Amino acid sequence: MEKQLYIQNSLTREKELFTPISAPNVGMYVCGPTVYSDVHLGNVRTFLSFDIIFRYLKFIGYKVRYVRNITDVGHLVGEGDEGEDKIARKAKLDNIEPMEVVQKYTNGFRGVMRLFNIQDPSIEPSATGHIIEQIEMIEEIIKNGFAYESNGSVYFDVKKYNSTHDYGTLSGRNIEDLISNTRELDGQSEKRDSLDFALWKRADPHHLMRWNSPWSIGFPGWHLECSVMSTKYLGETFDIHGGGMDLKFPHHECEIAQNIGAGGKSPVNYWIHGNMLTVNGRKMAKSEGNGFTPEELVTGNHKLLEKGYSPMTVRFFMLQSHYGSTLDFSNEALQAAEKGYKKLVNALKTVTSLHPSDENEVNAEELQAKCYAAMNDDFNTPILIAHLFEGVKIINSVYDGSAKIDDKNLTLLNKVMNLFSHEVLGFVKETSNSNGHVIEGLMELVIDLRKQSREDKNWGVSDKIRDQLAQLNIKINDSKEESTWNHEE
RNA sequence: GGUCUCGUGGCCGAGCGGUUAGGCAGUGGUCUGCAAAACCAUCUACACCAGUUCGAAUCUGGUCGAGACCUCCA
Repeated sequence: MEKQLYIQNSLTREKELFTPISAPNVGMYVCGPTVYSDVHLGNVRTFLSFDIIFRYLKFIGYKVRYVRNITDVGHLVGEGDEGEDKIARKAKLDNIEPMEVVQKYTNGFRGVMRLFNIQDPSIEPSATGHIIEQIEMIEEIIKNGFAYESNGSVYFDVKKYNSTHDYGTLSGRNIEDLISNTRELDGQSEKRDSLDFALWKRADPHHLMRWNSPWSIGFPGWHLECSVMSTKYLGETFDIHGGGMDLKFPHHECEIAQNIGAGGKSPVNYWIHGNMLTVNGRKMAKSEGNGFTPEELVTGNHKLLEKGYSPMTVRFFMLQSHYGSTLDFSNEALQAAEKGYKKLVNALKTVTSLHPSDENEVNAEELQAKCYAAMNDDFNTPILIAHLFEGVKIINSVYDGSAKIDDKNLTLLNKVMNLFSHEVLGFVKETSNSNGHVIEGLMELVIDLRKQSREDKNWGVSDKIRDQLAQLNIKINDSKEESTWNHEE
């Protein structure tokens, strides 16, 4: 039952039963960042979506090889194939080596991934590390007649390809529409047709990133690296390819064409596209000036932010929507997520202190089944979270005595809540540092003293303790029998 | 202009033919020395107009509105 996983496949536009090529192995490729600037929250959402997919596939027993590339060359700024390389441009601007740019923002990217508890992929290859393989693939494509050389550059011949294959199936375009919608070439272009895209670009002598090739000293086109690296590490046909919605066309479309042009095989069985994070209904993007970095988010130091939010609050916020839908950012929504997440975390703590009784009114098995069902339905995290809140309600009801649970159900409830919260949704467990024991002891003492003063009806003292602790973000929860505390970040 | 997606209650956001989504906020209770938390109950919905159906937020057509892609973007 756990493995009846359905995935919304962008290629067929249908929800399909997931059947890997060679179970229990699964190959998954996700387009990673171009490391020329800081990632913003919109980027984080995409990688978080695939983090969930990666985690859940493993959770239900698959052995996943997850490849996520680092683009460190070939991604051009601005107009089509005529722009400047993003990395090289940044290097010139900052007057440093291109590889310093790459290193800096790769480090930054990994730091952000860690901050949000997004797991590392199995392989994180970079484009510059695969120049030879890229040249080899270009040679294959030329040999098959789908690419041509022009003035030291090599272009993919889209029209030629389309005469024997369909170009545009993934993004639902047909080539006639594309032709009628593109601008005329200015006559200076090396390309035969405006739809053609670069596989190799000849570099000017002043260009900072250059490699030898049979055609010229130059650099590879952006789309090529993904075709090459996915093939190298996952094979000519593999299970899942993911990326942001905005990469569907032209990037993913070109990938498919390149793979088929080189090896003759359609590369991917399941295409998965994550949707955009929006701000006031508009896509978060650097050009809109509405993107903020994770650092700004945590500190709240941005004009769109009323306050700072913890990474796990943001994670919770994002997972409350489905990866395939746009998600609109707002302070109100973040604050709601903050409270909701806190409620979940508290319940996860409470469940460990519950006492079973002989009677039982809880069906933990059913809850478990519902959690699996939610995730099996195209990784529906908002539904999963809704079910976890059913669990929260149960936990709190048992805690305050209005429901009863037996040992068997309590054990399972605890397990389900923890596994789905931490392993599937990836919420970080509260870590106790080395002073944990000391703090536990101290708090026990403080709470005991407060209890004394309350019994003596010495409200001044008990309230003072509570208020002062509150200033340290330590919150006291009084219930009938006992008082508990927790430290909020 | 072309292709596509979406319009759900105060906010975010699931559902996609018949059942309470869920979280946050609001209201009324219970508990409490007070507060918070928690529990119980409860109020706000499916852009608009037609059609299909015993029955539509969910299907079809139209209207209006928003967005994405078509150029780099997660």
